[in-house]
Amino acid sequence: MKIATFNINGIKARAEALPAWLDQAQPDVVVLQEIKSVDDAFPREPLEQRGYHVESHGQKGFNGVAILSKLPLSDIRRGLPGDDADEQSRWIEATVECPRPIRVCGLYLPNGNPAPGPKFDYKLAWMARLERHAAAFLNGEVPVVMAGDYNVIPDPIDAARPEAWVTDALFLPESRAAFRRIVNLGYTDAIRTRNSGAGIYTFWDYQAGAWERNNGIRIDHLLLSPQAADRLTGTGIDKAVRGLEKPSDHVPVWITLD
DNA sequence: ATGGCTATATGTTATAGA
Repeated sequence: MKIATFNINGIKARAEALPAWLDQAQPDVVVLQEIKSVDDAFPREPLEQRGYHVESHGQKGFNGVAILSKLPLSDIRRGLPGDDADEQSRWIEATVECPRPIRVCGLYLPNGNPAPGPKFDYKLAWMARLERHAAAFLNGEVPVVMAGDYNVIPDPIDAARPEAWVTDALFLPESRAAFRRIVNLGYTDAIRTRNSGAGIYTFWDYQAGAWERNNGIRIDHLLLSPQAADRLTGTGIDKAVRGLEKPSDHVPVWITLD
């Protein structure tokens, strides 16, 4: 089973690029971030025509997440638990129905800039909620994949120019420590299991020729519970998508499980 | 670069992203 995460930076803006990638990559399950659409306006037809069940959790203008799955989805949860007052659409999870079911979570973690400030406080509070939810998952026996745009550069090797990020919310010690705490509960950073060195990126800014200069960062991650990690057979980053017509600033990142 | 570009709604400018 191939499970991918892709921050598409606008579902309507990616009306051509997303189906083109789906046709080429043939993922079974995809979590999308930054759909920037309300659910009623989400263009489901091109995806359903390709055999995907579509579940979205959107809001007006920005944020928004979705799950596409060729297998049926059940037990769909919208919103990260822990704060009923949080109105930002950044979390969706569902069980992929198959002989060995998998719980798939799609997340769009807050950016947190400028830091310090209320946006950074919100990021850290959201990460604390994520840690609690991730810990609760480990009590069960079901494999869990938490995939998405974490907006965290875990280590200096995950940025082409780490010195440029030292005051940024994506790379501040508090953000990196919060990410590490979640991993250290017992999760596996899937991409790192197959790529130990520097230069592995998932995002290149639209500005300043970042793509042409390969000035990238690795911020899109798939964290696997032990039961999911035991089934990992492969990983990939579809980097070429960044060089195609009208791209997102992120590229798809994927795993395969047996 | 004290944000060079992109997307969306609040729409011919502001907000957000990373």
